[in-house]
Amino acid sequence: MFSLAEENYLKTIYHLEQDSVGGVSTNAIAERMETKPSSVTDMVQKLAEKELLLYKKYKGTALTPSGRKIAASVIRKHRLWEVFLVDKLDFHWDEVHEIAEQLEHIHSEKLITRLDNFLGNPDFDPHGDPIPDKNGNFKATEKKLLSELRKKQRGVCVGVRETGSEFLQYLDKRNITIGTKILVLGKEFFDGSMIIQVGQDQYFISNKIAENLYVQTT
Amino acid sequence: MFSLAEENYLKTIYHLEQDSVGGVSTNAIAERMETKPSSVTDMVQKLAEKELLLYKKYKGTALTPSGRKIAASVIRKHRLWEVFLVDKLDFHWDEVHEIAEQLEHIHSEKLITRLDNFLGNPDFDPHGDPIPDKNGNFKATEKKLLSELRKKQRGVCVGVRETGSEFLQYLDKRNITIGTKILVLGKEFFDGSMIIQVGQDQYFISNKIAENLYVQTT
DNA sequence: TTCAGTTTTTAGGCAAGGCTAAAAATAAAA
DNA sequence: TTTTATTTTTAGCCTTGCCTAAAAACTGAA
Repeated sequence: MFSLAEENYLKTIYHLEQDSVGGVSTNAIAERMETKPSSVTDMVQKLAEKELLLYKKYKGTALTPSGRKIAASVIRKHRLWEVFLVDKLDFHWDEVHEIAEQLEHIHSEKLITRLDNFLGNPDFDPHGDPIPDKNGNFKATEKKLLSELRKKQRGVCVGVRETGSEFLQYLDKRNITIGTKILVLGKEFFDGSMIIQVGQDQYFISNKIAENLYVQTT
Repeated sequence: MFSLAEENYLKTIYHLEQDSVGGVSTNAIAERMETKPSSVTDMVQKLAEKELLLYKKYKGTALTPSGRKIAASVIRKHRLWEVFLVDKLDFHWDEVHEIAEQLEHIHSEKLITRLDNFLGNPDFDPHGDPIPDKNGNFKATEKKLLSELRKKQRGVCVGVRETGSEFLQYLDKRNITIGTKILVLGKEFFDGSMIIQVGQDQYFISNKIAENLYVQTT
């Protein structure tokens, strides 16, 4: 059984590995976890002892298969609980993160199996992120950033990269949510900003927005 | 916000106050929490500093109103989650305690309010224990121990005092659960053992069993 | 290749929450 | 009322997970 702190480190390192190639730096972990690099070094050394990650002084770390498995199980729990909060308790998708941060550390295999069934074995959480299965495997999906689309291309919103509530509320105001169809009416090459059509409405969006919205093209 | 350890102490002291009159002794807390008396003294002094309980050296402790309120809110969460596990996830009443021990420490007012509504604002948990409201008030109920009944008296099972899984499984084997009607066919004065009728079946039960089952007489 | 800047690690400390061993207070028995 | 047994507290130590300050290692520009 692993402590709350250990689980959080593994989860964070997992996410950082996704975001970029190569090992994960001490500073990157510290920044993401809002802690100090020296604390990270401490913990990373302990986790390396337990063979949950590989660590070479000054060279960063990478999860081992067993470390990755634990990280995936924490992420699985986090996302299943988010589905529960939104689907069953009618929470809004911008309010669930902090609560799921707590719920993800509840230890009970059976609980999660039953929760998964109760929710209808969902494949994605309310932000469109994939929910790994018991073994930590993610269903492969082909999604791209809205910013990658060209003029006149269409896409369906399948997820968000940024999950802060300001961003989610920005999307809400424009009626953009998972499943929303988006048509690129125009794109400015200089700054990457776009004009998009959502339902009957047209919006101007900056490149920063377009870079945080995942779409699937058909 | 209070730590997991603090919440557990307050909860335990609350329960011990119910079980007997007068202050709660250091040893009693230690035994219930499976910790050492010296650790209890430490924590009790800290909680007294925070005015969550009254403490006089060598004289035991008693919760203050604010300590009692926190304890009740932890108990409320514990019992609501137990209802969730049994009603929604089909857990058996003897499996839910350990999981609820973890879930009771999730901090979110809104979560509990919504969970309560989702469950239909239950008044009792799966073991028949009353669920306090937001303000920590319990609905008054009149229940007595089965052992207090005399020959030929009838009662409806409304709760259990002991919630260990051996005991609950003992009851299951005899089809006794919350709501079951019980008739006392005979009672031995020497040892308090009884013969009871449950549906079409008759059982011999020892005083120890009768002292752990709450019934309501009509 | 050298040196300045950055990143990372080490060393030493702190708070929480637990423990053991020993001392002090209380309660019970003679 | 002593003496003995029990309960409770104190003192000192340990682990976890964090911190600051200082040292060490890396990196890139001159």
